[in-house]
Amino acid sequence: MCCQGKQKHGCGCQGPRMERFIQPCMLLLLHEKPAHGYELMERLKEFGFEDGADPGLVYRNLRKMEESGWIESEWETEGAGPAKRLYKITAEGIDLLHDWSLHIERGIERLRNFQERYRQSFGKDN
Amino acid sequence: MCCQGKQKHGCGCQGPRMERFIQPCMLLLLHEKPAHGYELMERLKEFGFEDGADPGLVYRNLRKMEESGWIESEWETEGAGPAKRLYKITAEGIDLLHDWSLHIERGIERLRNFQERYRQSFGKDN
DNA sequence: ACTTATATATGACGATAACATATATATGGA
DNA sequence: TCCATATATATGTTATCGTCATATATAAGT
Repeated sequence: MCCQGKQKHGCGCQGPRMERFIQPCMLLLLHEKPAHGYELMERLKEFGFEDGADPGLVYRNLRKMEESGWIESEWETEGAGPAKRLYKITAEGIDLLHDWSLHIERGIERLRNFQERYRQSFGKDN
Repeated sequence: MCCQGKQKHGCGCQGPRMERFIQPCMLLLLHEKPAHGYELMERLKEFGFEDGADPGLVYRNLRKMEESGWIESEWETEGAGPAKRLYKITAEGIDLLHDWSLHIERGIERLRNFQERYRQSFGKDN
């Protein structure tokens, strides 16, 4: 989880749900280097989207993130295959990525806390 | 995140979304000791649901989990205040809790992987 | 009497993941 | 040439879930 709903926390990543994990992953991939949607679908495997992320999810997120000003794109007609939209992360997108990282850090702490308590509850000292 | 959608993984925790984090938390709390909904709402704060979990979310989850056979309840009319439903975890619920713990462990790994890659992308060796 | 704490429950809304499908272009093989 | 496949983007539909609001009832305190 990123944030846990309700509480307001002025950061850009206004989503209370960890489902949105795909968003920071895409931002990070685009920070590493500009890419188009199809390429991102493949590279997302490296973040645990094992079968490759759903195209609908990827493309809808890309357009939403562009609307929000976190990424920007231009058509690339050169090269082989059909035209592709090349996306780049913006300065605002980088700010958002930093926010996400902080929330993910807290998410890790919450999950670790759960695991520790789980082990205690079952008498595992390991 | 627990699971990352699509891939089937025969475990009981059939939810692909980390939103459901409240579910393993409730199971763990009920494993520690039987409780009723209102009490769980309070104790969930210890898992990061800072303002106390939403009543609607808690009670709906309780009934759903009872339907699924992971917990069971009985009315408790004795004692002060309005009647309360006392919930206990079942053997199946404990199995599910173990499943959840495995998936949460993987979730931690994914998040840590993200953080490491994030730091690399921004040249932070820390 | 009025407020607050305790306790459970439901209705409505919005966001999102999941699944299915449509589209177009280029490449390689039969 | 025809067909399958890879590349690439896009949309529609459904189900789930978190959020917020609200309803109900009991008991204790003021």
